[in-house]
Amino acid sequence: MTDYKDTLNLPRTRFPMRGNLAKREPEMLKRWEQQDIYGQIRAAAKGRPRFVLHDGPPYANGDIHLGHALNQVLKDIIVKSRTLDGYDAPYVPGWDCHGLPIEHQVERRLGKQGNGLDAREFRAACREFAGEQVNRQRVDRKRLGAIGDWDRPYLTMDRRYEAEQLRAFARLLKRDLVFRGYKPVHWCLNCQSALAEAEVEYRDKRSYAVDVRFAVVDRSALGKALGVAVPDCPASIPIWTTTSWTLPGNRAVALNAALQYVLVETDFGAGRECLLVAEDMLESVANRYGMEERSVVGAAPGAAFERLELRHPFFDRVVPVVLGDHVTTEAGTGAVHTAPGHGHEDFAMGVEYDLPLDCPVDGDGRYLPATALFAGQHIDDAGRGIFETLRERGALLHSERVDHSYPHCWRHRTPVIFRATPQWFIGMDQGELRAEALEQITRVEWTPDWGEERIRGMIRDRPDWCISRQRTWGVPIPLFVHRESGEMHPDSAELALQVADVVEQHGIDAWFDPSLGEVLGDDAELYEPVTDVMDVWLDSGFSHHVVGTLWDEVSMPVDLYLEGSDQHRGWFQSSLLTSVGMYRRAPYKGVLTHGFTVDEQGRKMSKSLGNVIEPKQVYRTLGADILRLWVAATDYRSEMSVSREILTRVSDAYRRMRNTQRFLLGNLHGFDPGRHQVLDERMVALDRWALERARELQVEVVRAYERYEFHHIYHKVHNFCVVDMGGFYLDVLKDRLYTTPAEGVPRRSAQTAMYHIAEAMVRWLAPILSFTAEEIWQELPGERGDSVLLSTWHEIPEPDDYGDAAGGAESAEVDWPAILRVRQQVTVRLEALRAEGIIGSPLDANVMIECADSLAATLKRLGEELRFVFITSDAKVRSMTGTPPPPPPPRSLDSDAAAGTMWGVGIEIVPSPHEKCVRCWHKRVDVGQHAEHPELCGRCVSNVEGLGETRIYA
RNA sequence: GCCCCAGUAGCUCAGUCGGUAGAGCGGCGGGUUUAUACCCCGUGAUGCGCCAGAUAAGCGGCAGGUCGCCGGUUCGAAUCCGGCCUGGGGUACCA
Repeated sequence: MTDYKDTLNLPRTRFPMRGNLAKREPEMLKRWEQQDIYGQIRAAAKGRPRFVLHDGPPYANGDIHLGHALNQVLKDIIVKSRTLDGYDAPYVPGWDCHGLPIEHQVERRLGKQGNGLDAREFRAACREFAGEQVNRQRVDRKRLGAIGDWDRPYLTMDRRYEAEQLRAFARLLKRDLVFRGYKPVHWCLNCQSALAEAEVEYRDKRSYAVDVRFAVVDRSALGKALGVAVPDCPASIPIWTTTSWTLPGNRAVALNAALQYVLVETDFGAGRECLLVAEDMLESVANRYGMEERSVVGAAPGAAFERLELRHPFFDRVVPVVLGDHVTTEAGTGAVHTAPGHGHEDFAMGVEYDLPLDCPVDGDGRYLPATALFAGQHIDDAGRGIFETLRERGALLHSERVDHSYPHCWRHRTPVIFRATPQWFIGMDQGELRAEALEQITRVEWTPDWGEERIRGMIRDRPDWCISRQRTWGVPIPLFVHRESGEMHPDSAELALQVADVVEQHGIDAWFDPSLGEVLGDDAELYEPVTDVMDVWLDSGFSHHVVGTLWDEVSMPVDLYLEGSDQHRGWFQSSLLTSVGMYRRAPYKGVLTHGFTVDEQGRKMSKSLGNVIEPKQVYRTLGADILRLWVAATDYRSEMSVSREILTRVSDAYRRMRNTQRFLLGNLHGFDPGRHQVLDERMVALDRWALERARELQVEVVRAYERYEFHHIYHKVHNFCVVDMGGFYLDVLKDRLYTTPAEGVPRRSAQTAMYHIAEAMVRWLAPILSFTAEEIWQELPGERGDSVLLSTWHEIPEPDDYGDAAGGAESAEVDWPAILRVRQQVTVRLEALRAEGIIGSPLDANVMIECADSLAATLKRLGEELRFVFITSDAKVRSMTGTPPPPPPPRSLDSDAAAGTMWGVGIEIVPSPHEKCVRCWHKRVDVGQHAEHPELCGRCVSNVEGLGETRIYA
């Protein structure tokens, strides 16, 4: 018996089955670095249309977490797919480097400034710390496989960045968008600084709510407003507040002009008295105070009480009744304690009624020395004292604990206070900034589309932007104010430009250098520099300008911003406002957002739940490509689930794609696309079909990349690998690849198709499975560049029409879908026989198909080659014109198998009576007819020592 | 509190105009082997009961009829409308 194994063309490849990504990926990174992949791509893409995705800078503190990784991978997929799409798509990564969290880290290391550390040294330490963080994060971001200009990122602490930021700020000054205001802002006692809206988060807090009497000064005035006589007893308006510490700042009581108020006479333990409350609140107020009996004396709308005089509960102060729409009947009494220094609405009331703007609390949270009764006390401790004082003065109606949502510092997680202090603002309305921003929003493409509504609402309703911070580590606000009046210098914009030049040369420390006064010239005596620094949202908010100005390859406005959906209030907004302020247009043409990562049950990741997955943990075990594939597989528009099971499923899919490519590579062994391609009329029909399928899929893949629908790509490509390739095409191809002559047309035709499929697929995968695609790229035959990323989508050729060999043009079209349907039925029937032990492998079987003329014609067209499609030893077709469909096969009455039989198609399968060819395993009548090869079938004889068989269809 | 998003099989996702609920993966059972990480077949969305010491599997049967839940519109709803639940996010003038 001869061993014919050597005469077969079995697959051969160096491309391993296992990815071993944790080990191989770092090697690939090194390779990319050595070949300067990013520089090469830029050179290759030069002159193409540009597509700029502008990086939102992560904050340079701490290691990246899964959310960062997800964001990075999405950006990278987009940059790479646009590159393959024929764009010049640069990517300049950035980092946000100033700000409080870094100051805290430095304080933890070195202690607060003042303790032997001056501001200049402190800033130097912050700079060093941020630099370390950038380096750490850079390693992790690169490890994910993201390509970009990692050696030349933008850092908001770079001198040139800081200088350009100051120039950008000068443009806002020129438009008069910046002003100094004295108004309440969120103030964090731990930060010792004002906070922006975006630095505040709402959390539950337990407070003591008190109801307080504000005595009416003049009963007759009250009676007049009501149009009735007021009984001869004390009258007051009760208010309800959860922040009793703001009572020292009280300057008014607000009613709603349109609400109906009633004066009730009652006695619940403090003697007979009259209380004025909103009619709608009377019931709940009565319950709260324990009023058992009451009588309504009179009623009038809130408007009637405007400017009615009330006595402050513990200060010798008369405060007016004011009217405001913010007063509702959701809680309280319908009368609102108003302290203009401690709230937005209160401040607005103060402006309208010209109330004194008191803020008796300092930056530490202590009452100022001039505050009667409470001077020097901390607001957290004063609650008791205020409570006692109210009780002593008979002003306390009720007190209770309440749990309510309250603003907290998002860094410290501690409650913030509202505190009026002099701050710098970007005005939303004085320069039409709000209106222009709202208009620009409509010109941007928001994905998902609800993003537009979200940001519109936020811009519409937001207060002026408080941009000053009383901190050390940040870009100075480059303003000089008059030493006496506090007014800005009239040439502020021009001066800021000069400051920018100085900072560019000497760094931001120059701002605090006494020599800075030189830029003022003769005014140096009259003006002094502001010591506040800018809100860091302004740093990153200006990045569109800075990066657009300093990087040649980035043009403004950019095509896309891509961040988590929380950035509608953060970076999307700060960028929009600065850009509209400077250029009167949005900085981006499109904004794409993604959701947050959650666990399999949809719960957010938290240490206490133990469901946190770290990017490091994934790429050090499974590999970055698995993480990338997870990103691609998941619909990122809503929350994205990760868990070990999900990653396991993703790994399975990875293996499938990898091994499909491996099979292609293994069978392309010995194939030189420059010499061996068969794309003329000799190309086998099945191979034409495969190319056609790949072409169709490529259209879908490219379109999905365009629309950022990566999860569709994952599913479609995976399905292609499983169903079209593994489940059909490649399975059928094995016989032809392995048994026909290596150099013959049948095998070369298959290799041609496989070659183009591999070329196309490696590019489909490249934006997602970047490491693996590069590995495949190196194994593909033919001339090629250093990297798959230097190419564009593969053009899948259309072969020439069939020649006469196929029997003329009428046979050009093969109805593959119909054949596949029949094939499906054949496999079901084969399985049934196998279950009965009649056959083992499909190659033990001969198939006879009986069906109507048209289908029979389709099948008969394949002639002898039909058996290869079924992978059986023989397949014949009989047409049954005019005869009814045969009854279900008598054998195997298993209902499923019977039901699985196509209507009108009879399938008869019998075991082949012939000998098995030891080489191709088909059982054929001609086995043993050749003296020299007694164990082979006829076509194997011809394949081994003749010219080889001919294949036209399969 | 208000607003937005999501909820379809164990997992990831499709589901067009309102017309019989799908794919791939995974699991389980079986087969095959010239890709043993390949391929082929079967098995899937509610509840209950029988067999059994019990669990799983299996077997046979009953009632059913499915898209987070409830209701509505409709001849007909995963799809349209209303309400609710769960999760995620946003937002706030919560005094």
